[in-house]
Amino acid sequence: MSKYEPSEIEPKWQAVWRKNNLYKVDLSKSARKFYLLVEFTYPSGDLHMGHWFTFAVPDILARMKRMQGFEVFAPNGFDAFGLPAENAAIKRGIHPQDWTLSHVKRMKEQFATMGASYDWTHEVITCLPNYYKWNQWIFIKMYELGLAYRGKSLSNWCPLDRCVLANENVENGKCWRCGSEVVQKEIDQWFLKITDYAERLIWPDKSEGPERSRGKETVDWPKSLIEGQNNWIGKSEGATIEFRIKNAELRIPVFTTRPDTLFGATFLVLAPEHPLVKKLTTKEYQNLVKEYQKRASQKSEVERKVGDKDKSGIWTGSYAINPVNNESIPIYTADYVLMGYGTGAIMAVPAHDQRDFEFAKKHNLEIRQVIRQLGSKANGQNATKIPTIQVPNNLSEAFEGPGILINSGKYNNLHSKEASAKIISDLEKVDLAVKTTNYHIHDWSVSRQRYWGTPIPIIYCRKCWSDKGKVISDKSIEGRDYAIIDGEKRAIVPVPLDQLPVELPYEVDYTPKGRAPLATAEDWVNVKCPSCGGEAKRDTETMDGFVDSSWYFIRYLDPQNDKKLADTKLIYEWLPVDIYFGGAEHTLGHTMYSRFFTKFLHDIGIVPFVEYAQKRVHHGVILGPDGSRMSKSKGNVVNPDVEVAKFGADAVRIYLAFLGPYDLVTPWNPGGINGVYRYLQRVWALFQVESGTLPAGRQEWKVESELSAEDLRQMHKTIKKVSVDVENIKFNTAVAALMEWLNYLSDKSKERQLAAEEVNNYLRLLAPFAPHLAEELWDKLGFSNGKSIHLANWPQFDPKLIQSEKVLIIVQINGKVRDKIEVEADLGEDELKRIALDSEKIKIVIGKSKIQKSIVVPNRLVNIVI
RNA sequence: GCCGAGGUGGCGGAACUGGUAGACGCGCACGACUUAAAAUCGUGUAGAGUUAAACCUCUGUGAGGGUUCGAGUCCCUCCCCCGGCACCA
Repeated sequence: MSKYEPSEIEPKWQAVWRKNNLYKVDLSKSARKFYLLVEFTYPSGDLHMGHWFTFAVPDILARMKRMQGFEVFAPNGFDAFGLPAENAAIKRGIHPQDWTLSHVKRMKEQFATMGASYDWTHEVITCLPNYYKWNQWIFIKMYELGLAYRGKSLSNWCPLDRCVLANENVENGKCWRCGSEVVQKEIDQWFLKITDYAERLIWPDKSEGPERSRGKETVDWPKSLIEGQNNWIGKSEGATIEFRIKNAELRIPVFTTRPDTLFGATFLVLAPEHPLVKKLTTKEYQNLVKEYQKRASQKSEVERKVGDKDKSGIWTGSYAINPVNNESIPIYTADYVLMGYGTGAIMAVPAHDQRDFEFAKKHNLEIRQVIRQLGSKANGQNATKIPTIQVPNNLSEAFEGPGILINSGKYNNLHSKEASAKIISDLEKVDLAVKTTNYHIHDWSVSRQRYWGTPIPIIYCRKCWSDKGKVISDKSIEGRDYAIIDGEKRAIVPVPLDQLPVELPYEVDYTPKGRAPLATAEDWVNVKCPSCGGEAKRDTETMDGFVDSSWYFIRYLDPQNDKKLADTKLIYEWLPVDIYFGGAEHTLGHTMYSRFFTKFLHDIGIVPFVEYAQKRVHHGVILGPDGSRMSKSKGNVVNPDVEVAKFGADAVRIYLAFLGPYDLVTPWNPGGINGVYRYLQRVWALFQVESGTLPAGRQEWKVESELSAEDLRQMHKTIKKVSVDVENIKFNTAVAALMEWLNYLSDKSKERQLAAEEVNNYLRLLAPFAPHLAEELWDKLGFSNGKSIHLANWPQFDPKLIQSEKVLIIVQINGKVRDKIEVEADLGEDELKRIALDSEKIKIVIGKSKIQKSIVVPNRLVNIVI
């Protein structure tokens, strides 16, 4: 009997599979298509355990589906643009492109050792012009529809990387890449108008029915993601109400979700950055206000968000007029009001908003109750006799719920909801309010002051502006028609689609010098304007890498297409993706952006669906043995290559599948893989012994013993369990079922020879999990006839054989188990009850007690109540 | 604070629509093999108690209540961990 040597059999079969092009997909066969997508990877250099977990485990599903007769499309590629390449290049003087492509090559070699069945013939590498050309194409399409625009905004600026960061890339006020403190800086940059899609990106309530991805099918995405995205979009409905200023023409719009509390608005608060603050501040307060603004601006993101919530603020010296009662109320500026949300100004209702309450307490402002809590007994009797004014400061906190209006003039006694509607409509008549919906989500800033990304396909032309600009300047909009570059207005001219791609020049100075690296490539920057032929300059920034990953799943279908994103027929037949594996960390980033792109591509007629993945599955995280995240600095990195060398790829794959639920975050347990390795050795040993009994050259097993009902039951039960569990991404219990059956077969093999049917089915069930071992035994034991096990049919189970002739009935007295009796299956209730009462143990427990009641669950239990 | 997911042996985790809690694996203990160890194989392994041994008794799924013949599972209150968001008007 030979020993199980994964290091011999694994490379051997990997070579055979590669040579036979075993996993080649035929996209013309879409009738039973199965598109399995795994988030593509950044070419960081070395395949680590996380990559194995991410790719090797879903491969189990890919392989099962293939054996089940699906045409499985499981492409792979590289998300190849990004900061690390550039940072490494700056540090070590290697060109980002060379760095990236050499990593791609190396990682593909490592991928090969995984024994995974990903298809590389449709590989996408985002840093190649034939890919990013289409980023540029989409960008221009968005520009044409007003969805890409140049805007100014306070942006997260990483001083070390000299780069703008998206909110999603700021972690606790620090840059996600380098960890340095992020500061706020006003920057001109390109935005994609994801806010136009905010409403459509909201996941509907289940009760309303999810947005359809195709026909009648509904999508199956994790609840945590759905809730997370909805919160991030942060829709809130209310009104914008305008407060006039005493003795001035100015109006201050404020956003509120509670127009019903308007009579309780005793002051206004403007964000320190609010442009009206300057105009509103009276002379005597100017110095104080300026000083406050300065202090507020110096607060870092962390301080302002996490730190003190002490409700600092200062009076501007001005008053506004409350539109419902014409009262004069003071105008403050305070940093608890954010410029980035709503109008940057609020009406403060301290009795009914906790923040306003705290501010009012601190600055000694009036707190006026205008909402009475429903069902509040204290006031219940006085429902008709409403106190005209509440004594200030008799409240310990704000009451934020809805209720019945008091102290609100003609709106008294109305419920919050009707009062809100009425107040808005009354104010709308005098042009002081308008119904408004606000969203927390902001437009997506996509400009990056970096080299290693997709060039923004825009040209700025001075001549076009001076020729045409003056004529249309009244209607021209900054950011859409022109941009101010180096203090000078220039027309924005998109690169014509037929001139794409705008290729990234190879020779640039990408070391940080305070301006975008592409600006140093002067031959590239200076171009003839495609519109007027005059001297013009290219945009020197590049796109956020999340643009690349927002539609790559489409490109996989047709990565070489030079005319379109992908062939239309393929898009219609193969998308949406059937299952998409990826990390929960992409809840607010990548998956949101790609949903946005999908809806946009739908709107311009490229794709027929509005959700790109039928099902989304989150993977977990493998921590180091010490329970913390694997990192080189902690020295707790488990290197998959080392584990593969010791135990083989099959053992690593199964261990990763077996650890627990797939979304589990759990440490690597060095003992655990040993157990799995032991299991594979037992498989090997058991089936090897059996093969020894085969006459040489025999292609079939001789069944020495008839399989008993129990033998068949074990077999069919396992087939069912593995099939169902893999389908439902419960790999851990599928592995457990395989182990159980092995234990059973192992016991049986002491009494009789295993049947060919058993071994054959076992190997086919094992094949997705341990593809090399299964292939080796399949071949060695003569099942193959030269055909790979991975092309064999998936075993079928017979539900009738799973049912046992005998069942174990639990007999309980008052809900406690008192006996277990094996009986024929499917006995009637009376019969079961009779058998239960016949039991000696039961008789003893019942004794002389009277039976009150008995519950019989067929094939399960009898519960006797005494 | 808000949103989401959880809390089950020494550990990772099982448990269908409420119906034998602890599958499977790790670890540990004992035994076999061995000069010995490793490897491998076998047996046991929630806790406590009675016992020659238990297939005996009791207690047990974060805490406390509740619904039910019966609750890890459903409901209420609370505590704790993890992930995300956070002065969003």
